[in-house]
Amino acid sequence: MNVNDKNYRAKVFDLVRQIPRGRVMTYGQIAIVLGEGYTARTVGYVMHGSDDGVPWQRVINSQGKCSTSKLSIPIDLQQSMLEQEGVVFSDKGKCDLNEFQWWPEGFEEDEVQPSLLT
DNA sequence: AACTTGACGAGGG
DNA sequence: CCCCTCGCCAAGT
Repeated sequence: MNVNDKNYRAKVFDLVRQIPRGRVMTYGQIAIVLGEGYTARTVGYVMHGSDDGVPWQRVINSQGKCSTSKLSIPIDLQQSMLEQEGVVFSDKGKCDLNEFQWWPEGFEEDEVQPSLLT
């Protein structure tokens, strides 16, 4: 699967655009929702190259933390953008996923196979 | 073809 | 909570 494929990337962006203000999704979660062919790593790779007006800041890792530290993006930018939308972070830079994680229609009740998170 | 590098994730210490 | 290991998969060298 080529992450540079237009359609492949578009599916990720379309989903990210649906995340409401003040809510977040994780890389692995997006991989689960999109299903076949998607993994947390590839989703992260796709996000790296995006900018088409997608709310990229609403995608964080499964620990509830931002993963921009080792990146060209100014440290803490992502977190401050989210805080501006109402997401609350602890002093350790972690947010409560139970409260802020968002699922698309119908997915929150579905059983998730942990093995699909890879 | 071999090896390294990630906007990752889960489990163990 | 921090740190490490391993599994993962595509890209870059």
